[in-house]
Amino acid sequence: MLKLKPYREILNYAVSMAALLLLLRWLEFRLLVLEHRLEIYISIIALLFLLFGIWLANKVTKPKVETIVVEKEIRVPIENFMLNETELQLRNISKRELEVLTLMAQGMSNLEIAQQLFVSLNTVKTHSAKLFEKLEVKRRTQAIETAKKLQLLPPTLG
Amino acid sequence: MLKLKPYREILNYAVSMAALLLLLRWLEFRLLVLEHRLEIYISIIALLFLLFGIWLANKVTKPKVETIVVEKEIRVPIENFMLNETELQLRNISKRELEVLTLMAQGMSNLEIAQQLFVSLNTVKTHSAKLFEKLEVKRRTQAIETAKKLQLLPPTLG
DNA sequence: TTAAAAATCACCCAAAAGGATGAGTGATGA
DNA sequence: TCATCACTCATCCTTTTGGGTGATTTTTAA
Repeated sequence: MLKLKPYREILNYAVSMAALLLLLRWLEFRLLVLEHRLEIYISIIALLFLLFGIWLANKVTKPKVETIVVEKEIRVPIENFMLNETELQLRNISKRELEVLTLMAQGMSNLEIAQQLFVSLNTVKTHSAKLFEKLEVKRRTQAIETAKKLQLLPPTLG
Repeated sequence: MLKLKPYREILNYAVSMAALLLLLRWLEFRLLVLEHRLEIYISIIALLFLLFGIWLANKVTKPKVETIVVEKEIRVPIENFMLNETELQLRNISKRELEVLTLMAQGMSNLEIAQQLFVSLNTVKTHSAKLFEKLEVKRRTQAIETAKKLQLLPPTLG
């Protein structure tokens, strides 16, 4: 079976065109026989093709899209955030753990973090568990708080 | 002085139309005099009006409007935190909910919050659930993040 | 080369968080 | 007085988090 879909539109146009031409023939016959003025005949043709053109253009042209960009202002405190490397080393926090911490601070779930880092959920759990030890906290919300105080994370991650 | 702008487009169309008709007249004259076949004349008319229709349609169709909201960060000097009351009212966040949010941001568990506020765990859960709706988030960590961005909480709670 | 640290993943279990829904009470305002 | 809203609490159920333990593979540094 041939795939007809791509050709359907084209077929549509062809058929429409053919119908129009037939109509014109008929009009020609009728009008000329009845000895109407040529101008009327031509005007009708013009009008029909004008309409056909409009219709065709509407069918074929991609819809114009006008994009309006609305800027929404969000206030962020000025800070040149300097990561506190000393504290990092002191607490023996690894790069990977810091990554996990950062994503955590952005409100991501462990599963989301796992997907983002292309590792398993279990791995993320392990990292977070170690983080909690090293930061001496019990929950991720505390971890984020503490990390910000220790300048391991920027105050408000934008 | 009359304001012409609104009429310019219409004028344009009118002039184009007139030009087309003149062209047709001329063609009529030329072709008939030179005894060409009527069909050619008509075809040309049809084609011209077809094109005109297409052009017209393209000119006239209103573009579809698409709105994109872009978050624009505005860096402000480190602030003496001012609670954003407007946002509070906009989102319909109650005093109690804000209290819960604040304690959440300090890393407290729902149970701890409940004890602090002398209410039941279930109550805290209800508050937090409503908060998540109003802040359009899924998790408490996101709630805290968002609240800080919206200035419902101080950047880093000391 | 070898030992230590980092990163990966698994399994089990328990606690916490979250979703959905219903419902009672008191304060407020039309 | 009646409706509305904030606050309170409950139940049931699911998902997420967190704790503990162990194990394999890479990387790093001695």
